[in-house]
Amino acid sequence: MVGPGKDPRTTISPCEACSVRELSVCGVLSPSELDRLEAIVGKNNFAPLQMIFSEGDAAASLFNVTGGVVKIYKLLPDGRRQITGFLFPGDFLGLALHDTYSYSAEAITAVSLCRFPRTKLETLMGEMPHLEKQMLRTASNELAAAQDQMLLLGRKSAAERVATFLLMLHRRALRRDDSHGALLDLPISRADMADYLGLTIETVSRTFTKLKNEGLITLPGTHKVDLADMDQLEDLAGIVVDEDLANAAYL
Amino acid sequence: MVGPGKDPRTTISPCEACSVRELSVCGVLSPSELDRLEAIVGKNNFAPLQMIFSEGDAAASLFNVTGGVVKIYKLLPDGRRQITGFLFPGDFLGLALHDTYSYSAEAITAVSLCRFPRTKLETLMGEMPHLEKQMLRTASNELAAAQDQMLLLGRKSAAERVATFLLMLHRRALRRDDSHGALLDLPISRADMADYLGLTIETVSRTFTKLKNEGLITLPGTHKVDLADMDQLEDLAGIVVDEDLANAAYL
DNA sequence: CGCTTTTTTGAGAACATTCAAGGCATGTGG
DNA sequence: CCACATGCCTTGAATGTTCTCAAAAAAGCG
Repeated sequence: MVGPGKDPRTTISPCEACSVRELSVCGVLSPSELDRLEAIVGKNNFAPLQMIFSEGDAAASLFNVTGGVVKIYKLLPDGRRQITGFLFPGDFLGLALHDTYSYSAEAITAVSLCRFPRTKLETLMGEMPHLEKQMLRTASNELAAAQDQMLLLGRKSAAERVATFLLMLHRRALRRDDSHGALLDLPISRADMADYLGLTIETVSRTFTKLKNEGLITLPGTHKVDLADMDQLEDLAGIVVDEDLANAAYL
Repeated sequence: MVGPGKDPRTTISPCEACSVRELSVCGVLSPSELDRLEAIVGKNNFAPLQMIFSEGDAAASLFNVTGGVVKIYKLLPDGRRQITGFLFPGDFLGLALHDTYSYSAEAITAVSLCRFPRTKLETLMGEMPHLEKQMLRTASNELAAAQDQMLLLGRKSAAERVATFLLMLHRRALRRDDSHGALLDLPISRADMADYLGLTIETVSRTFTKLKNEGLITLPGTHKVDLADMDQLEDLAGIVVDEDLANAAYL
């Protein structure tokens, strides 16, 4: 937003102007704390298909996604792949902090990240209780999401998996305020959906067709879905829409 | 270990004498910190099949398992069940702290737990950086384990799932020093294994028979397994036994 | 010991996969 | 601007792994 020729140094720091701050770990910090975090942060950009890090790499950095979509995944020795998560703007990347990353991260779209050197971030966490508490909260949320995904992978049918997935994407788009009613952007290939849902490309494709034929969704384009019958999708997904819990869960 | 008639009050606190302390979050605390933790802890016992808490209950407490085996699971509306973890002595229970539990916990064997009221524990975490850091580390480990389980549920065959499961149990028995070479206790029913591995009881049973016939295991009893061919089991499980990583991972 | 529960085994069915081909976009070069 | 190549998605047919239904065997328990 800063025009050419304008002095980028203002009293508003980049972090204070960050559009995803309220969604991320940074959201709980005071202005002075934010300054200290900003002092150790670096910006990185990645092109589609570019690796951000690989399983086994020394875990030197943690990241905050500020733009684009990232996938994280694990591989079996013979190449079978399980995507364990998609990360959108505001999501934290690299939480499972051992000395090496236990999974790989790759850019799906053009991606921009805030990069935090791990040692420096750990020092800051020791000094800023807010930050550490927020990291624990984030880890806790991810754990709950991981358990939901285990339920999906272990016990749901193909149609139930796809319905669950679409509703999750929709909920996250709403949270980012990146939503056009029930019309959903799918910046994810059929192959990546398959590897996330524990299915094959063909089964994912057939399931989309099936849901379309049954009137639960329409497909305005390969990467666009309209959630035409939200109630039936929720029934299919096995989501318990407890009035009160609906707003709180995972938001 | 305290004989009958002996005065149980000594200078050694119960926590200091706790056999699982080194395995659990308590292990990192100083004696004075341990005293403060002990001040808020209550002991609870549960019989087999007894519920510890249910999905949706107000999350009033967190727990440390000091004895026995606990299962945690999620249900679909029609009753399908996915067990997301088994907890052994030293394991922490209740980490995903929202206002309500996002899963149910049930005793498999007779279970003893240390119970921490959530509000009091959160106060203590604020005052004891060691404790909070350890909680984050624990959450981080659980997240890594959850991702491994997603890989299992999404991409592994029945035989690969069972092999992975047996090796995980073995590794955890070793860690608790509760191991007799390659002979493994299975305090878990076929039904619970099935619900953990995303299979049916029948498939689990057939897979045990198959692994036995192929010489990878022997079955001295229904709830005892001898891991006869560890190398082949590891190959089957798709576990990368990097010399250096082998000892560090998840321990 | 006789009962119940759990585990094993069998046969057939189902859902998802594999293998294969065709369609439909997108992009490049003629 | 069109022809063509490329990659992704869809659809079809056959196969296979796991599931379902059913019953027998084994184990646990009073």
